[in-house]
Amino acid sequence: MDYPRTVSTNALRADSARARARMLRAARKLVAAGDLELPMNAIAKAAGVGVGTVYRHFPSRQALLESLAAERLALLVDEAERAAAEPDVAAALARLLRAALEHQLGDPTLAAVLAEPEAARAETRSLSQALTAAVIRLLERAHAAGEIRPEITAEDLQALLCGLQHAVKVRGGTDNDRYLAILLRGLRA
Amino acid sequence: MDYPRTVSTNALRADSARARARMLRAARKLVAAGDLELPMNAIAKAAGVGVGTVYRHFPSRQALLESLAAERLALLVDEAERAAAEPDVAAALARLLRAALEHQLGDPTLAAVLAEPEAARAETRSLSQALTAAVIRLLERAHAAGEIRPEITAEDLQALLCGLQHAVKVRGGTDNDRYLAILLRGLRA
DNA sequence: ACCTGAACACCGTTCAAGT
DNA sequence: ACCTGAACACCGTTCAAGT
Repeated sequence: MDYPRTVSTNALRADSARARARMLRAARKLVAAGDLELPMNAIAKAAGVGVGTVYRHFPSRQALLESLAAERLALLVDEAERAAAEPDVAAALARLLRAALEHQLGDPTLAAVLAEPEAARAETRSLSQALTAAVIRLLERAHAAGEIRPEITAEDLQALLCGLQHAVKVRGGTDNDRYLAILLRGLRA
Repeated sequence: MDYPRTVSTNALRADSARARARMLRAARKLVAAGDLELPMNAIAKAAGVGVGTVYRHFPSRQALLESLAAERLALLVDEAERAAAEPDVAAALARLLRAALEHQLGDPTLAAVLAEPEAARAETRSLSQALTAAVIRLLERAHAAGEIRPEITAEDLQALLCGLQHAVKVRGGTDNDRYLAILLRGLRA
C-alpha cells in the first residue's frame, strides 16, 4: 500500500534533485564569470526557485562552495592516493603538488574550500580526511627516504600549497612550474 | 585683503583634516576588529560625517585601504632601502623578506594592498615604485653574488611573499620563520 | 514535507539641497 | 567649495503563508 506514496516521494525527490542541479548550474555559471560571491538571490532567480529553496539545499555560502568543489576535491583525493602508492617518492610528491596546484587554479571554489579551516558539509569533511590521510602516507615515505625535511607536516604542505596558489594567482596564472620548483627545492632535506 | 579668506580656508582645512583623521581612526578600528570590508556607511557614522564626505576623501574602498596601509608601506620601503645597501647580501635578503612578512601579518591592509596589481592612489604608486626599485637593486647584487637563482625577478619575489603570507595566515599565524626558511632555501642558486 | 517570496535589515553609491 | 543625508538599487536571511 505504500507504493503510491513511494512513487510520489520519488516524484518529489526527482523534482528536488532537478532544482538542485539547476541551482548548482547557476552557481557554476557565476563562478565561471569570475564571481565567487555567489549571491543566493541571484542563484534563486537563475534557477527559477524561491530563495528559501536555495537556503534549504545549501544552508550557507560555504556549504554551496563545498558542493561546487566536491567533484574536483574527489579527483584530488584520487590523485593523492595514487601518489601515496607510487614507488618513486620524489616523483610522486612533485606530481601531487602539481596536480593540487592545477586543480586549485582550474577551480577557484576548490582553492576557497582548501583555504578554509573547517568544512561545513560532511562530504567535504570525509574527503578532506581522505586527502590528509593519503598525504600523510606519502609524507612518511618521503621522510623515510630522506626526500623532504623531517619537520614538514601534512598541514604545512597544505598551507604552503595554498600560498603557492595565491602567489601564482597574484601574478596572473603563469609561472606555476617555476614556483612549484622553488617550493620543492625548499622542502628538500 | 585675502588674509581673511586664507584664514577661513585654513579653518576649513583644519576641520577637514580632523574629519579625515576621524574617518581613518574609525576604519582602523574596524580593521582591528577583524573586518576588512570597511563599510563606508559604518565609517561615516563612526566618524560623525555624512557618507558623501567619506567618498570625497576616499573615492573607493581601495583608496581607503591604501591610505590605511601607507604608513607601514613607507616603513617597508625604508627597510628595503637599508637592505639594498647592506653589505651582506644573503643576510639582507633574509631580513627584508622577514620584515615584509611581518609587516603584512601585522597589518592586513598592507597585505591587501601588496596583493593588488594596481594602486588607486598616487602616493601608493610612488611608494610601490620605490619598493620595487630597492628590491631590484638588492636582487642584482644577489644575482651577482650567486646567492639566488638567476631567473628570479622582483615581481617573483613579491608574488612569492604574498603567497607565503597567505600560507602563514591559513595556518593561523605561527610558522613564519619555518616557512620563510623554506622559501629562502628554494630561492637559493 | 517542501516551496514561495514578501519583509526586514543592511550596504554601496549618487546627487539635490543646504552651508 | 564643501558637507549632508535621503534615495535608489541591491543582497543576506528569515518566516508566515501556501501547496
